[in-house]
Amino acid sequence: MPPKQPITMDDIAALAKVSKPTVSRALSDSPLVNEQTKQHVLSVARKHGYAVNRNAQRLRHKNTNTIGVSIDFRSHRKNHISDPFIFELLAGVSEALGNLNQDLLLCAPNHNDTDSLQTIYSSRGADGFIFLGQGHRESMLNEFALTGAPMVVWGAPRENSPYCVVGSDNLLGGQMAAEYFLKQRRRNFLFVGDPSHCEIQRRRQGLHQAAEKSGKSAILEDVVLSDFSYESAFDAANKHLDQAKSPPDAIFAYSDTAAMAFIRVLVDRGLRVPEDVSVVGYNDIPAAAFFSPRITTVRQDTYQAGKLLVKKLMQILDNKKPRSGTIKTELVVRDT
Amino acid sequence: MPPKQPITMDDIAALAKVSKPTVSRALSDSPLVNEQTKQHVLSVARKHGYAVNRNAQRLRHKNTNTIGVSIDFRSHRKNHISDPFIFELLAGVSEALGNLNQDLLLCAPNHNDTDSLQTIYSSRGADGFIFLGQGHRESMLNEFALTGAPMVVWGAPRENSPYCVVGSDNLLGGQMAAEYFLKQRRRNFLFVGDPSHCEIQRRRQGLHQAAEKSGKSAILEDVVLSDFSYESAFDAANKHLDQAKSPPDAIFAYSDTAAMAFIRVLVDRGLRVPEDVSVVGYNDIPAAAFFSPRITTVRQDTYQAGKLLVKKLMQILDNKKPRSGTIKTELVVRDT
DNA sequence: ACATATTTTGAAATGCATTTCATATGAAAC
DNA sequence: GTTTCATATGAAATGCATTTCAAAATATGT
Repeated sequence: MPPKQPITMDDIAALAKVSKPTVSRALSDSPLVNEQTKQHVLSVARKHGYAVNRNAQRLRHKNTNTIGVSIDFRSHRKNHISDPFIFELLAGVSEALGNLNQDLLLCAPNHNDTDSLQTIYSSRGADGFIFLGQGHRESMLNEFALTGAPMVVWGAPRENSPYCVVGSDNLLGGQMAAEYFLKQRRRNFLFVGDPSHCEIQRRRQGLHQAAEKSGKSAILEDVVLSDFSYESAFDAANKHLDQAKSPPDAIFAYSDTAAMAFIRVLVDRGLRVPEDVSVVGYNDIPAAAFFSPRITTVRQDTYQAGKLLVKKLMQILDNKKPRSGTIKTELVVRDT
Repeated sequence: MPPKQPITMDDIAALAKVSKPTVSRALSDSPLVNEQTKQHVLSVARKHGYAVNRNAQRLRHKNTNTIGVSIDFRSHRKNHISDPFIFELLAGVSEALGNLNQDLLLCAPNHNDTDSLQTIYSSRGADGFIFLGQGHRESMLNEFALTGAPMVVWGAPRENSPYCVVGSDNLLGGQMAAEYFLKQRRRNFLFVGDPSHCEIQRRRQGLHQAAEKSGKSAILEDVVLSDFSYESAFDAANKHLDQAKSPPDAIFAYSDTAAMAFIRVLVDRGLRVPEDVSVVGYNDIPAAAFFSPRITTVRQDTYQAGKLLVKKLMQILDNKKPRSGTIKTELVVRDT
C-alpha cells in the first residue's frame, strides 16, 4: 500500500534534518550544496520513494517540459488513422522527445482546433507543438502560427511559411518516380492522391515536371482521393479503371496504402504488376516490403524526421528561428 | 504577439472588478456565484484569452487529469512499432480519453520501466496508466501493480490477475480459427507466434483445444517468433518451410502482419493461398482487407477496446474495483 | 420594521517547490 | 588573532488557483 499522505519536500527536509531549499538544491543537482549533504538528502529521498511534484515544479518554473503532438485526424476516416505512416512518425517523435526528457501530450482528435490548442498552450499544458501532417489544415496552422505558440510541422517545406516545416523533399520524390517510370519506357502516367494537400501537390508537381522535362510526351492523369483510407483508394481505383479509355502503365500513389489498394484492383482485373503497370508508392511502410508484389516506394526516414522535428522545436523554444528542413528522400526499388 | 506578461486570475479579477475566488467560481461553473456576475467574469476572461493555469490548478486539486499510456516497445524491433494494431488501439484510447477531457501522456520507449512509471505517478504526472500490450512484460506489470498506481492493461483477461485487464477473448479466437480450418477439412495445423506472450499463448491454446476436442487427429506444430516484426515472421516462415517434412495446410498466425509475411513466403514457393494453405490472422488491421489474397482474421474492436479500457480505469480512479473485461471477438472470413 | 434565512462575496490559508537574500560556518590571508 | 573571502545553509517570498470561513447583501416571514 502506498502512503496515504503523499510525501512532500518538507517531509524529506525534516527526515534529512536539513531545510527545504537544501533538499531542492540537492535534487536538482545544484553546485550550491555540499557534496555530502547532497548524497545524504538523495539517499533519504530515494529511501522514501520521493519524487518532486511536477505540478508545483512547473508552476514555479513557468515551463511545462511537455510538447503537444497533434495528428491530422481529419484526413482520415471516422477520426481513426488509416495510414500507418503517421504512427511511424509518432514513434520517431516519441523517442526523440523521450531522449530530452520531454513529456509527450498526445492531442486527441477532438482537441485539434486552434482554440483547443491555444488553450492548452496558454494554460501551460505544453511549451510547444509538433503537428504531424500539414494536410488539409493549412489555414488552421496559419491561424495557429499567429498565436505565437512555438510550433513545428511535418509537411511540405517551402519558403515564406509562417512556421517551421520539416518534411521529405516531395518534389524530388515525384521526380524520382517519374524517372523510374521513364526508364521503363512508360508513357501513361496516373497520379493518385489529393492535391489539395500541399505535400501531395508537390509530389504530383515533381512527377509532372520530370515527365515534361524529359521531352517524351507522356499522358498525365489524376485520381483525386477524398481521404487517406484504403477504402477511398480502393473505390477510386475501381471507378477510374471502369471509365478509363486506356489503363495507365505507370501509377504514382501518394502513399503505400493507396498503392496497395490500386495494385489489388489491378490484379483483380487481370492486369499484371509490374509487367503491365508499374506502381510507385510513398513512405515505405513496413507492409510495403511484404506486400505481393513488393512495392517500389519513396522512403522517408521517420526516425530522422522525429529527431529533426524535435530539434527544430527546441531551437524555437530557445528563441532561435530555425529554417525549415528536409529529410532524406530516396527511392526504394522493389518491384523488379 | 502574445502578451509578454502572462495573464493570471488576479488580473481577470481586477479587470472584472470582483475578487479572485469569484473568478475561480465563475470559471468552474460553480453555483455559488450569481448568474450575472458569472457571465460578466466569463466574458472578461474570454475577451482577454485567459485560460486557467493547469499546473497551479493541478497542484491545488491534487489530481492531474492525465492518463499515462504505455506501449510495449520491447516487443518490437529497435523500439519502433512494427504492428499497426497497437496504433489502432492507441487511437481508440486517445479518442475515449479526449471525450472525458483527460490528457494523454504518451510514455516513450525509454520511460517504460517500473521506476520511470512510478516516478511519473508519484510526481503527479498522471493519475493512472493504460498499458497497451501485456506481452513480454508480465513481471514488470505485476511489479508495477504492487505500487498501487491505478492501472488497466490491454492483454489477456483472466482470473486472479493483480490488475484489471481488457482484451479480446483470445481462447475463443483460437477456437474459431480451428473450427474454420476443420470445416475445410484441414489437418496439418501450424501456429505462428511467441507463446511466452500470454495473449498469444491463449490463442494457441484455443486452437489446440478445439482441434483436440474435434476428435479428428490433427497435427499441431508451432513456429515461435522472437518479436512482432514482419521481418521475423518472414525469416521464420522461410526457415520453417525449408525444413518442414510436410507443409501445413492451415496456418493460424498471432497477427495479420505475421499472416501476411507467411502468405508472401508461401506464394513465393508456389503454394496457393487459400487453396493449398488456409491462413488465419489476428487483429483485422486495415491492410488485411486489401492484401491479396484478402486475409481471414480475428477482429478485435479497437474502438470499443479504447472505450472499455478508459472506462475501467475511471472506475478504478473512483475507488471501485472493476473486473477484467472482454471485448467482441469475431472471425472475419475473407479468403473464400 | 425587525428578526431570520439565504444567497453572494472576499480575505486569508493552502497546495508544493524554487529562488532570493541574509546569515552562519569554515578556510585562507595578513 | 583578526580580517576577508568562499562556501553552505535557511527564512521568507513567490508562482497561481482553490477552498474555507466569515462577513455582507439580499430575500423571506411575521
